[in-house]
Amino acid sequence: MTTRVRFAPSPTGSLHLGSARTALFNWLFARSVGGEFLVRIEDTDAERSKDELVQSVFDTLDWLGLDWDNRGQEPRQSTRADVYRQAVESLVADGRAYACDCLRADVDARNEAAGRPPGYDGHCRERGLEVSDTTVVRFATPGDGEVAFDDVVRGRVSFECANLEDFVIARSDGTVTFLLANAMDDAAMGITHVMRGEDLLNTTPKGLLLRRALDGGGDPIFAHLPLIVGEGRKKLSKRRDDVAVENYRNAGYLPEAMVNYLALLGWGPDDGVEVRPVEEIIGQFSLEGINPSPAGFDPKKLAHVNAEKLRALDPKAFLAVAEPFLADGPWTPEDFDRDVFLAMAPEVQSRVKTLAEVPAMVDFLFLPEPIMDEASVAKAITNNDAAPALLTGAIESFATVEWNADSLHGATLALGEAHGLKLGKAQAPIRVAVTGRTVGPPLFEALTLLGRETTLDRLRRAAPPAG
RNA sequence: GCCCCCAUCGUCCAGCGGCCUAGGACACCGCCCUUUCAAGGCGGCAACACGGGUUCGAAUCCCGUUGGGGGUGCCA
Repeated sequence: MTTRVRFAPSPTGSLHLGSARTALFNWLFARSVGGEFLVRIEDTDAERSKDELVQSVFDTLDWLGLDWDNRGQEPRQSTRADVYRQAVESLVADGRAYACDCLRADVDARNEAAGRPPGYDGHCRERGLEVSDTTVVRFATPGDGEVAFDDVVRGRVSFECANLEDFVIARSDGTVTFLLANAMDDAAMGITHVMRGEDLLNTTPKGLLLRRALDGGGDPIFAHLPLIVGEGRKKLSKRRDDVAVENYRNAGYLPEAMVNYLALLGWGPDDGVEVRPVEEIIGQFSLEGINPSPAGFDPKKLAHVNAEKLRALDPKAFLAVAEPFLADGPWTPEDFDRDVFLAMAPEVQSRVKTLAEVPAMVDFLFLPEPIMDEASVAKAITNNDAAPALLTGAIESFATVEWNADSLHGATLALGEAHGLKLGKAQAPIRVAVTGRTVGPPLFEALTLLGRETTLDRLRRAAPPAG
């Protein structure tokens, strides 16, 4: 039997970190054992499901590079209403499910009056109501015994049936709930391993009961992944945390960095090498290696992984991934010079953690005039007594020096010595005059690319008026 | 409340009875390198929640306590 796993998102929002991690682990597992990775759309909740979000989820999976084996034929639960309805009918006919017209408030009131804990009380179980548009259908759970399963991540997990309430499988509008559709489809698709978030652990016994009642074949193997938690060790939430994967894409994170970092949440390679190509991660991945405890999302480490991936790119590849961000640069598009950027690329790569930081690192190369940072100007020029002499000295020296990094380096060094300053101090006003900031890529290399005329021009503009 | 899960540095991961004086990574702090800033190199800080067992031996196994989290919808 071929190993077959699935990622089953509900299109109620753009793909978020937790779902992406679930998709990734399913994908890693499938690829590591030569199995199939399928996608299924769980849109049984018509109220909240949005069609365009299906596409957005696909786009994000594509961006992450998680290719699925049923592309273009992803089952949608909204198209299988008839199949589900038949199942519900047969369950009712067999006496394993029944109609219920209780209102939430009534159930609560009864429980309170009887001093019972919350949860459905089985009130309609023996009433023999007809299923109609004013009733839901509930599954009649066994009164005793237990439902247990072996979870690859957690070991044996068991639930007492007595604690399982008669849960809703069909709504009053006739549509079915996740529990039923999910159990039926996993069986129908021949899913061998169900990997999902731990937040679904409690629904597993219900799904299992349903599967068994509908004769859905044997139980699949379960693996409940640890939750990804944010600030305060709570499950990642839209309110508190930045959870949309596309936000990270827009912020300049590489898909391979996201994949690599996410793989490290709840799992780690045996050899301890954390940042590595995804092919190697596939080679190392194993279900048994998954850690059961919740994993905290650490934006700093993600940034570090991203920085490492960025640095590993060759200049051309770096230009390619930076292109969308460069398009938003403050310069006129025609003034952008690919060759200049390529020459500067390695220096930029070791200085940024995200692609969003790239434009500000190179803008002075493509702008007619640098954007002068106030604080930088104040520190290195206005409030620097040595600045006037250094700038005028540089104008003089740079006018005739041979135009390459080594010579510029030497000229600036000599200029500094003449004023009793080390190179670090000597280059500061020059850097600000030319680039607009006190920090940036190596100065002399940048000057080489900028050219003598532009450099002198900027120095003159920053230097005090002659005389 | 009830049900379920979890428990090693601040965080992630390693450890699956002796190799642990508990290892690696991120973050943080020093030092070195250095044209700024990075990158890089070197070093430092820092954890087995607690209490009982089991065992010659426990971070590793069992029980309990405590703590944390998840679920408890006509959401998934």
